[in-house]
Amino acid sequence: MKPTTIKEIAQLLNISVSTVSRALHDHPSIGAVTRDKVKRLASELNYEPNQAAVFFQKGRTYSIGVILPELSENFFSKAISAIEDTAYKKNFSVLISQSHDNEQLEKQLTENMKNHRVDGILVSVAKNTTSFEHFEQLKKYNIPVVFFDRIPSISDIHYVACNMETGTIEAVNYLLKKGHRAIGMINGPATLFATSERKEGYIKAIIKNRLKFDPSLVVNCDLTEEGTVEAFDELMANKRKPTAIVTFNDYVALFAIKRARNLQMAINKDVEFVSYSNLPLIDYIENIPMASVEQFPYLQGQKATEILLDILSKKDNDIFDQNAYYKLVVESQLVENRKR
Amino acid sequence: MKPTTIKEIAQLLNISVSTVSRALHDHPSIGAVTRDKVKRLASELNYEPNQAAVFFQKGRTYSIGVILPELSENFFSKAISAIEDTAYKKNFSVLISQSHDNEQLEKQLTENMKNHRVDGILVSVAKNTTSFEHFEQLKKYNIPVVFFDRIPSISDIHYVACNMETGTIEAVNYLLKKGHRAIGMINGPATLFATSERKEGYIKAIIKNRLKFDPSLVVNCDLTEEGTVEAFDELMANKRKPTAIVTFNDYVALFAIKRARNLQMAINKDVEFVSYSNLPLIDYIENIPMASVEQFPYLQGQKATEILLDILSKKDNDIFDQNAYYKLVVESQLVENRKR
DNA sequence: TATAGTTACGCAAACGTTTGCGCAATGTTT
DNA sequence: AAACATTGCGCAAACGTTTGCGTAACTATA
Repeated sequence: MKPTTIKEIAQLLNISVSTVSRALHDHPSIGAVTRDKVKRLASELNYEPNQAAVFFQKGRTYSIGVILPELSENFFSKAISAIEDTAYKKNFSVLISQSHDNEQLEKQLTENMKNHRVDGILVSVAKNTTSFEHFEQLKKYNIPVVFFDRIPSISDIHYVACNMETGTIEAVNYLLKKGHRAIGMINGPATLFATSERKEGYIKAIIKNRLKFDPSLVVNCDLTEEGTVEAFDELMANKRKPTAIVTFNDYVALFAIKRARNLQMAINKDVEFVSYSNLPLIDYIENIPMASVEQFPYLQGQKATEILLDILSKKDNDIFDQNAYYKLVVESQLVENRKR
Repeated sequence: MKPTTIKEIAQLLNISVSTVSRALHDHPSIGAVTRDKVKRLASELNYEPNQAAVFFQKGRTYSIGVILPELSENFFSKAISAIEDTAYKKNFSVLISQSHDNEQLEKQLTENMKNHRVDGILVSVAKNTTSFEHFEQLKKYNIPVVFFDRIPSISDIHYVACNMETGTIEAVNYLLKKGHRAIGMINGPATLFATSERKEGYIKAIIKNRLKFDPSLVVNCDLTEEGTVEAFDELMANKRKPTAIVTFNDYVALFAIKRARNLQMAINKDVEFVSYSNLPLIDYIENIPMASVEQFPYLQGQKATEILLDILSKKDNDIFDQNAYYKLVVESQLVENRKR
């Protein structure tokens, strides 16, 4: 069964295609009677516009591209979930592709998005991407890019990011309030921006509470189980043995907890944990960090999409300032796990 | 910067657009010299075909739709990952949408996919979808559908599914081999097909080993933590107290394990667990099921996509048999968790 | 009543690409 | 040398929709 076209409607009503088109779009120059006649017949015939034709005609695809590292990571699949939902409401479709944290592939995907003529792109950059020309090049083609979560360190970009400091300060304060004085931190690799951000938040919180910052209480790790065990042991061997630890993410926390239990330490008694990510798995496990810093992936995805769609609609109406940049920061927030 | 068109190339070379088009497609009726001239200039100008125009012209979108319950569930995000990768290789794009396990929404999404003129659809049906007309209706529009993982109970469909029986039999055998004789099962809700499939596998394994099936050792649960605790307690109160338990999925397993530990039982000593899903979280936890039945979401996604693309290409060449249906069954497989 | 303004519609071009058909130029067979 | 086959390319239509412009019929103004 072939889908109905505007042309067929026009023939059946003995009017022109342009009239039908305008009638369906409530164009003022079409009389009420014809408009209703058209609309009635259209719905009778289950008319649905041929999107391909519309896109082609308008020179736009009403689709946005998404490039992110790994779809099956919980953070990103939640973000995608938001992106899909938000775009869907505005009748945009979404093209997703994964860079698998590979800079080369990321470049290819960007090229591919351009060739698919997406109207705009949402990006969370690969872990080890160092050059960003492939994104800047999109400006020439007038394709706006909004970055989220993983932001490149260049200026003049739109982005939605999560401020880790807030959550970190809350986390440290939370532990201080519980009476801990020696608070350790198992941080991520020094290369990541997120690592330094967390450290700064940690220091700020310590200093604000008129305590003095002890650098030996902050150790890096490579996020593997072995690395975490090493880091944990190092902290425990410190002259000021920490009674609480802030870990880079929930995975690291779970590794550390496992290690602590193996060393016969009582979780949340001998040593207390607070971490980041707020993974759903927390629900299913017994020994979990007491609290976790939530980064709101759904919200970030939603906001980034809204911003992109906003840019696109303004571009349509020529009211878009080329040199204005959206910079939205979502505050991270400490969530107590036991409450759930 | 406007993208180059075929027309511009034609003008620059003083030849017709049709020649350019044919040259780029290696059409035999174009001479080698012109062909090369065209191709050289095209790559110099970074020519990329306007997909929207091509799609429109060909009356196809080279895109496939995916409708599944929840993107952020690990199983599905892995499947999507495969779908994206597979489709990408054949230059198809993918439209994803989530039914959130809502039948009504699922119908809308199906309608939407049809309107977007996707070439074909991949579906994993919502948990409580009972009527399947919205899918069957697609036949009229000549849009092929391939189901995966969650298959509707109707005939004449293409599908890729995972055979739970194999894995279940393996799981029970695994426990029998370890010496267990009273093996319990915490199954899912009776309404799910997966539930009865698991039960059948369980019974088969028991009977094949010349033991007799004890119905009181198989209890259903609603997959919540409370439901799991109830089910677990019921099993433990049985006259034949099981020394091993097969659980509906990893979540249920973890709930049960938590309960067992609260009852001061030693995991994998007093009671041993085997489950389904093989969630990645298994890596991070201490007390985990000894083994898990893997359902290969990536493989299922990949195969389903390959089948759909195959149908589409055959349809193109008119060699597609309307009444032939692809039915691919992926065998589930027991994976020992400690080995990882 | 003549003029201007408004209302309601049609004509046709345009978007970029593919493809059936036509046709000239060349090569091949009698 | 005539008839035919092959090679290489151009013309133009088609896909479905939107939209600038033109215009006929009608309405209101002077």
